[in-house]
Amino acid sequence: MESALKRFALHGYHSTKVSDIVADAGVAQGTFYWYFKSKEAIAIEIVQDGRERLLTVIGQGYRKNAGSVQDMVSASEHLLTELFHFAKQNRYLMGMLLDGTGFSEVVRQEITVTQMAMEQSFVLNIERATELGMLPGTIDAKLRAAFLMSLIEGVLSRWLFRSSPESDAIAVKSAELLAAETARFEFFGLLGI
Amino acid sequence: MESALKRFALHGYHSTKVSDIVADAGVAQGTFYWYFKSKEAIAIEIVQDGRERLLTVIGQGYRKNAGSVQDMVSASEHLLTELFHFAKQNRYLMGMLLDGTGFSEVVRQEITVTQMAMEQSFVLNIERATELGMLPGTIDAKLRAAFLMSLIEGVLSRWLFRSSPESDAIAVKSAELLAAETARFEFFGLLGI
DNA sequence: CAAAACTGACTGACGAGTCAATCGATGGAG
DNA sequence: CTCCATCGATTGACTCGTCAGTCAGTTTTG
Repeated sequence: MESALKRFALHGYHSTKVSDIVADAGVAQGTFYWYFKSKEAIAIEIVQDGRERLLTVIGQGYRKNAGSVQDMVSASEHLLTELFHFAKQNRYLMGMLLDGTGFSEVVRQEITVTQMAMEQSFVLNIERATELGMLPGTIDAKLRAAFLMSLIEGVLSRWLFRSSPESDAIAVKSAELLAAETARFEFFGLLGI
Repeated sequence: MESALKRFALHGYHSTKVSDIVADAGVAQGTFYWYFKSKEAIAIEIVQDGRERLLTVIGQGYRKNAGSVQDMVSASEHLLTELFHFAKQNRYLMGMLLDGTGFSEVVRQEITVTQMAMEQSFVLNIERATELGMLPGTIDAKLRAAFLMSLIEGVLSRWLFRSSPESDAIAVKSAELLAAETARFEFFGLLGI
């Protein structure tokens, strides 16, 4: 039933009619309202369920002990790989979480909560790495986390949805490769290794 | 009249009724249709006009001669400062360009064209810098431009719209400061200077 | 006075949500 | 084994509010 969430991600919330969803799911309109209070309710349910699963994936990456720069890069690369795999498997969910516009206020708020939770988990990781002396303490962790989050959001939305190979260098890459290159940029910037 | 584009950016395309726009502009509904063919038409006009002005601002930054790393960072910082000033002055336009969802297919296409044009101008700049030996040639320019573009899109949408000071480290900064810190991340990553 | 600019009540389509009617599984009685 | 009562699940035609777009008429401008 909820597999008709793909319409939200592909065509946006407003353009998705309840009649589309039920046609897609092969049931009648009344059945929809037997299972869900409203169109808004199904969207909220999708986001809340997705948030839980996403945070489980990201929550794995919390740093415990100090290590070399190389350790840090590989750890990040590993986390990103997991994240990208999750994103590929939950393509439509990510589509909703990445843009979020077009939804009603309540749904958008759920999406924002999810994004902030994700960013917060980066903040913690960066703060921890800074405490351990693995990252310089000159810029505050929140700002760095915002940079990192921006980077990942952009990479994901390109990778998952902007699929025109001639014009986009991201669409064709594997999760592992993309994670490696994102991690490299994350730590070393344009100047590279 | 077009000052009612702010409703598109603040409440989204679908939630913005033509009756809202005309109320905001202090004219009657009929007047709207004297000046614009349809609701979609005004959105397209807004985006096309905005694209032109935005590209003018970004087009300034094209690199001609080689220079030191420090030159490169300041040049980028300068370009970003210009861009951020433009964004602040055209807050609602940027809101439309940054998210783009909720609009009809045609409008979204115009927005995508704009984003791709912007990204393309980064590609050119990076390729030029690589030719001049100022950046390593190990990663392809398109991928780097995509990273950069993601970064800037994220920073802008946080700076312009996610204004909750306790939870966001970006909202409070000036264009200059933000440009400096973004440029630093752009070139040096999390590991900093 | 003629054309351009403007008005706002109206319409027609569309789509979220409702509801009375039906289906079909379960089980208890005859 | 058959019949029927019960009830959760399902149907789709319908309602009812909303809103983009229209138009016959009015005002402004040159």
